Amino acid sequence: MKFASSYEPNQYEADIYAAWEAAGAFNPVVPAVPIDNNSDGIDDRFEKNGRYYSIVMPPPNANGNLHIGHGLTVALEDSLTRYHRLKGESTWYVPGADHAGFETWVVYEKALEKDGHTRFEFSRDELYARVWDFVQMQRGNMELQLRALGASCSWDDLTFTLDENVVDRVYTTFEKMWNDGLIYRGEKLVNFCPKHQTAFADIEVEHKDEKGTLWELAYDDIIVSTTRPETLFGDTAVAVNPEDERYQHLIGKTVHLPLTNREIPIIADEHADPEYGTGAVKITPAHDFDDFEVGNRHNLERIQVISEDGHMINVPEKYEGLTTEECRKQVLKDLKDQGYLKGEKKIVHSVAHCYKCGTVLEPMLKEQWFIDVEKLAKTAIEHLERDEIKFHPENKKRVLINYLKNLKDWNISRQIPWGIAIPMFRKVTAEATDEPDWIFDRRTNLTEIEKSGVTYVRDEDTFDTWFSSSHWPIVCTDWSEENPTPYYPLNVMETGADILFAWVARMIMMGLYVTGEVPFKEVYLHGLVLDEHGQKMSKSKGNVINPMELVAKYGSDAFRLGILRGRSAGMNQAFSENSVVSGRNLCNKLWNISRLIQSIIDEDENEGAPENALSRSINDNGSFTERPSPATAGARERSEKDAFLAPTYTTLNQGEDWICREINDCISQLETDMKEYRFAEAVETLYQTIWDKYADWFLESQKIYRNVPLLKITLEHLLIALHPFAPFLTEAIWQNLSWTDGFIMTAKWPSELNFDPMTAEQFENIRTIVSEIRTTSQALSGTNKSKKYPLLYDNDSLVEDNILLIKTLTRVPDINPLNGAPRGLRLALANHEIYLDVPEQTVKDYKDALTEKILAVGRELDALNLRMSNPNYVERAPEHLVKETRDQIKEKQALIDRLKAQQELI
RNA sequence: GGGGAAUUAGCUCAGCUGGCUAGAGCGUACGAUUCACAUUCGUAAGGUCACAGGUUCAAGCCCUGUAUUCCCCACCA
Repeated sequence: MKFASSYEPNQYEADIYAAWEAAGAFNPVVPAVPIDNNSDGIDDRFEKNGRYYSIVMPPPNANGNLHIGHGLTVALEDSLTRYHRLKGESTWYVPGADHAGFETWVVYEKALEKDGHTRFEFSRDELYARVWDFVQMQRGNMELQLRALGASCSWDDLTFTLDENVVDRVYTTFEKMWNDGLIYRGEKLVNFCPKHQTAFADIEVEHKDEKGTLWELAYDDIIVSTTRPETLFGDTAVAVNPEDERYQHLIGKTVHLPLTNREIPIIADEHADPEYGTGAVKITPAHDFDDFEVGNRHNLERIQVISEDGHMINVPEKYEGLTTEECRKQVLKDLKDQGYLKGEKKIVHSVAHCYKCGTVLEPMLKEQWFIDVEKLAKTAIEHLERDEIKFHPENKKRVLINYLKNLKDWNISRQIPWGIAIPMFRKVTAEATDEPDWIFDRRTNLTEIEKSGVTYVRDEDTFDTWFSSSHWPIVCTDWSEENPTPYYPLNVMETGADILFAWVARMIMMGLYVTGEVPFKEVYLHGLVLDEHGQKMSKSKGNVINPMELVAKYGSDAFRLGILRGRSAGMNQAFSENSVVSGRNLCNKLWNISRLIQSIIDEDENEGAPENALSRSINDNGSFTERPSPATAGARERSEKDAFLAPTYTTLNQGEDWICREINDCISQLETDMKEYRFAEAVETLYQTIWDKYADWFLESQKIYRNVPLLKITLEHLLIALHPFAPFLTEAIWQNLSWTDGFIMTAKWPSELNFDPMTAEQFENIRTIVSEIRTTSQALSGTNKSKKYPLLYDNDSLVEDNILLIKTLTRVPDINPLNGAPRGLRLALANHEIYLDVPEQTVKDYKDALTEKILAVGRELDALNLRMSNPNYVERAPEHLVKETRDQIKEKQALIDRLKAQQELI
């Protein structure tokens, strides 16, 4: 006996993972070969759908730790991967690691500061090299954690977002876009973090509502409203709404800009909202997004008055060099002293913050690289509307289309050294007037290049991380123009719903642009994992759950089962340790189920019985007698193609046929659930089949009837079916069982078990009988401390054949034929002549309960009769439903009759 | 302002194409039991499916409206 009395995951998980990895079990069976160009291609494509299954991991931060969201991601993706691998597909789960441009940079810069350095002491290339070393030193935790979670990914193919092939592909795309005129350099306002000294894409900005003040300033005859008085030095106009009666006469005039000696025009623009503040707004094109647009419409000058590090520039000497905050105070004081400040009121407005450090972002005028997204978005929308990608949840497709329709040009420049260098070089030889100002070149390892005698220097900026990650499905599958791989498009892209726009949208645009095909056939988006009260997890709230702690405490499988339960696509849902505990309990249950079966098999072998010995019955005294194979029981041969390792089985009693049926149903249910990405339901189904059916009924019955071959094959089926969700447990059991061979991980998905449906259905009768005996015994016992009563039966072969089983399951002290007149309490639910031999007084005490029961059934019967009395129902409802209702009426009526008979007996 | 979602047992959630006498886990109550498993077994209580209309033979599910909650996008001088 190799099985300990409880499952201890820590004893098995690491070894099992190492054994899988050493055996190369994670690698795709059929390597990605180029599609044969000589053939018409159609057959290859057709074939590929059946044989290849590819999925790529959203790359976790290379030098970070996994959080609960990663835990969910792995649970989902690995379950899919393992399921499809068991189904016999050539499955490729590609792991990844992200250089996490901004995140890592923030961490590194902090470390630099701690050592008393700043980024400005180093060149861009020096910084890049230093962060590279920093990352290499820190790297590895995340990969170990993925292993601990059981991710069956192909480690040989791990893709790091700064790998050479990634950079190559990114440059190729960039070059193509540059040549196609999709890339342009523009001076635009960008959200700029003065602390981190970098710009962000719109999508990275976090807007928060904050209390602020709306000041009213007198610009001569007109009073403007502003929340940022310090930017007045950059004002180049005052705008009023063209419809606004109050200001009609002022349009076209100029006003004096306080604290300066400048005059600025009053212009008419829709942007000014007559309802808001005074209806007149100062226009600062260099420091406000709306004003920038207004400035463009009216050809206004852009005066930059705030530097990138947040200090005042191009302002009167008095204010020069102040921080924006200091300047605001000073300006307000001066305005007040000089009588320009006419009022102030408190307001709430939303302010852009750096999502990393919380610093208020400064709109900053910068020259940046942009992608003209119009065509890309349009193409993506076309393919989406053609339903080339199936979304889970479905509604996200419309959300995505809506986003793409309103997408603005994409700023891809970042002023962070840690990233892929933008392969663009700026002309510095002034006299070379015919040459373009910017040229594309891949040699980003050089800071300066020369072409036809002209010198160019490399742009210092790096790519927005989403620009490179939008290539993820392409680079992970090694797709190329020359060798399109059958693993592209991916079968599914699984990721967080929160990065639908940032990532999924861009992968689709980029995939189509580069390959002409959508990058994946389906998208599964998971929601946020919330704490047990439905609150977002955050460090400040202290409610963060570390997945690795749960894995250490309860095992990887328990965590995976726990996090999948009660979770559906796209929803933010609560999670608590409880669900992991219940996962752990299932693991332990299955462990003990296997332990019991192994012990039966060990006994069987010790007795030297032939391997495919037929079942035996246990006698009252505990000894076994051989049961003859009843010809009428419809013995079923196990067909060749079903054969795993256990020999052919034969079903010999109701419970055995029944469990075959239940396992078949479970597995086909699983197949549907996996196809529809209903993970929680899949787990639920397995839970019920293993626990409520296999253990509670079938195994209990096998304590009497021992069918060794059937025990083997049914256990194999359940283990394989659970493997995608609980890989370690099922492998540990598989390795401990005496008759199994190889890895369960690479076993074959079970095919159908043969059984006799009629016999299987009879077992439902037995279950009903047993349940009613249990219920009634408990109800009768009441104050009587669960006293058990003997069971009597009259001329009933089902009961007679299963005396021992019923006795075991109900713990009634005795089951005997009823000799003579009926006595005791007749059990009515099951249509069998059975009685609990209860003293008369106890039966009388039960009478009220019985009356209640009759009334309840009567109400059900009334409802059914009402339905049938409606001619429209009989006419219009499907025939099988009407028939069903008729049958139910018959049944209920019979039940009432039986209950009444029971009552009369008392 | 635009878009999306949720509302079902004390809690967390299922309920798919309308057929429901609405389910599960956890929790609660009562009971059992010591060689597969106390990480166990049995039984039970617990619901006006947010509200109001409508469609239908039939509505938790479809339609209209209302309320509450959450998320995303845009705006907020």
